Amino acid sequence: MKATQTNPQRLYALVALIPSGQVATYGQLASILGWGPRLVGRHMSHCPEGLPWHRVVNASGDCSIPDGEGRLIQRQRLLAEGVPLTRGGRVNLRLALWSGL
DNA sequence: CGAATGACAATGT
DNA sequence: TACATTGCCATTC
Repeated sequence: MKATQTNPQRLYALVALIPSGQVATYGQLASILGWGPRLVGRHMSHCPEGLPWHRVVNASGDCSIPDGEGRLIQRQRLLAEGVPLTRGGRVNLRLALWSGL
């Protein structure tokens, strides 16, 4: 049964491959999976635990997650991994964007 | 089945 | 840089 191609498992595996100190954008992951950018965000909003979701940011290099604890956690974790953040908690995609490899 | 929604992106102003 | 508009695909009402 083919059900749907929106196999979140593939997205989760990809996110788990993001090396420490680097980040990926939703569009980047979406492009690799061939999905619409909204699909990535949809699955990421319900991602399982143990997944480095904090390494995933939007094309602006900002955290797309809603205001709250997660927002602070993401910023703290990225800094702890050596990801350069600019003022406002924005990520320097120029220096930390995952090449995907 | 149609309209609305969502952790987005690209483009124009 | 910030805001507005349009396109994207699946889920929900």
